[in-house]
Amino acid sequence: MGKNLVGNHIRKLRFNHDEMTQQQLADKVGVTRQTIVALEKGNYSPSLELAFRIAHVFNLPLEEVFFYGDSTREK
Amino acid sequence: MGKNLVGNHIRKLRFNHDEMTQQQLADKVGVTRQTIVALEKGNYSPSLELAFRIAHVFNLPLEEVFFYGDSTREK
DNA sequence: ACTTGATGTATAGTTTACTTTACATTATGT
DNA sequence: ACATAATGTAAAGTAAACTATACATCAAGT
Repeated sequence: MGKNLVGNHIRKLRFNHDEMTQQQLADKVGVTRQTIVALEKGNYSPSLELAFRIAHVFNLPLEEVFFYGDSTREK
Repeated sequence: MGKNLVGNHIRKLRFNHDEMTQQQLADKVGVTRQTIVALEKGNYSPSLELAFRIAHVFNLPLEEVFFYGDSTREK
């Protein structure tokens, strides 16, 4: 299984920014909705490239969207 | 081929920090030397998880080690 | 009651990150 | 001259990220 060590605030941010839907975010960053679902569930961490694109959509630095350390940690 | 859009300063940082070798960096972040080689050459971008670990070794925020945009861009 | 959009979940398949092995080159030291 | 460490390159294999498809549930609107 390999344990995912990177957490994120995607879901929260989607709601704060325009109530954006999973599909809309997926379209904006060029992936499928399934990928967004997987990320929100913490199934795996995105590629660095995708992480940059997601952060850009929310107008935030990458490290305010994604954080390293236990998935249960928050900032 | 799919073009890698993420660049990095790994090589430069290795020399600035302790003249660290590829193997030493690889060991510190838990990958093989081949992975470091590939990253320095820009063959592909690392996983977000690996990106975090590398930045941590250099005591830098992730975005000072990796940057989004054309590989030819610098900060 | 029906449709429509948003989300949840699952699974097989493709692509890309990463490993493993291997060998060649160059520089440094003895 | 020989050994050793660091780097370059290459290629086949594994693992993880991401796609595609499909179907089910729930809420909101008409």
